[in-house]
Order: sequence, then structure tokens, then C-alpha cells
Amino acid sequence: MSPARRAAGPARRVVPRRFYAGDPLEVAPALLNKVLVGGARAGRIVEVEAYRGADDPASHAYRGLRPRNAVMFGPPGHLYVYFTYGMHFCANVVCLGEGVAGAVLLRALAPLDGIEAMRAARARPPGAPGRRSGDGSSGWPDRDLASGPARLCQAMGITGADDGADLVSGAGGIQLVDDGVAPPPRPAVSGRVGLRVAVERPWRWWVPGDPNVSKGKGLVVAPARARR
DNA sequence: CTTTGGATCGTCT
DNA sequence: GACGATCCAAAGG
Repeated sequence: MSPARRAAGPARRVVPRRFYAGDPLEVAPALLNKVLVGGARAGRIVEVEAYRGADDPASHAYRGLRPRNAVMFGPPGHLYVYFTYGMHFCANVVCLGEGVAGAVLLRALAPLDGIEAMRAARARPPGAPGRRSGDGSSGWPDRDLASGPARLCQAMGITGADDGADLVSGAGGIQLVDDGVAPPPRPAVSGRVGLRVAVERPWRWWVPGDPNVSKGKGLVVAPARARR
């Protein structure tokens, strides 16, 4: 590697395309603790949600192939980015094979590299409401830089221009890598956030106790049972 | 702490 | 014409 190689930390291996070929319900929890790299910025995935196709009324693919969701029907290992609420982007990893829709929504990252760039991308202008006075901070504690699907895109600089980017080749400047940290053996689970249908499906997973997980609340699907 | 409403526009009805 | 895989701040307790 060049002198610009990372100062510390284990090697990062690109996640192979076959990893994405499975069902989103299996790929989603396996994505936890993988690392999303975009230019000098990188973050560890700590919260995800699975979306499927014709059998998932909450999925953008539920009503069939459209220009917006076309990437969801394409080959696995690509990024599906959509625009919503008139102002936000959200990013998904495409699963399953070509012609079959499936994706995993990336809901939160733990910032690893390029944290200054993330702060800048998420900063409100000086004097804006909500900005802390006194110190030179640009407004957000690091745990809130990417603690939500739209915040994540803002922090990483992901926009609609990245829709369809290949996470394996990295040709679009975004790549998914494994730095040797395994997914949690027992991830936390709940229903998906922000939906009006299929809220009871336990298709949201996160790294238990991680402070970067979004504050969005999914329906509690498997309440802790009293032990005795 | 929780709840509520505004922002803002592509997509679908 | 309605609404969304959201975020943010202001208001209320």
C-alpha cells in the first residue's frame, strides 16, 4: 500500500458479490459491523432494515418495476438511493438476483474515518437555530452524524447521483468492506421504522448498545421475557 | 422528557 | 391531490 495507507486498524477486504445474492432477511443482519467506505469517509454499519419485493407491502418494489426502483430489480451488490420527503436521500444495498427485488436500508453508521468531512457535511450554518453557542462545534455530537438513513447519506455525501453504484467494484467511489469485525451474534430486533403497513414484521436489526443507532422506534416484536 | 407540525418534491392515484 | 423507508425545532409537561 502507499504511504497514504491507513495508520491503524486491520486490513479491509472488499465484500464479494456473492454475499449480496441471498435473501434480504439473511443479508441484513450479516451487514452489521461491515464498513461503508466513500472517498476519505468511512463508517461501520450499526443499524439496517430488510425490504423485499412483491410480498412486502412496505417495499418500494411492491407495485412492480418503475424508473425509481429499477436498481432494486438489478444485480446484487449495488446501491439503491432514493429521494423522499422532498429533501432527503436514503441508501440501500441491493440483494437477490437480477429481476428479483430485494434490498437492505442502511439506517445508521458509527463514524470511523473522515469524521471532519462528515461534520462539515452535516453542519448547519453559523448562527442557524440549534447550533451550539460557545465552542466551535458545527452542531452535532459525533454519535448523531449518521444516526438515521437520511443523516447517513448526508454524512457520507450520498445523493441520487449514486443510485446504482457498484459496491463491489467501487467504480462509483463507494465500496463495502469487511475489516474483520463479525456481526453481533445476537443483534437487537424490532419492526421497521416509519411505515404504515407491515410494521409488525421483525425486519430491523441493530448492534445492541451502540450509541450511533437512530432514535427511530420500531414496533417491539420480541419483548424481553421475564427470567426467573 | 414527549409531542407536534413544517419543510419540500417526486411519484402514484 | 395526497403522501412518503425523515429530520429538525419549537412547544408542552
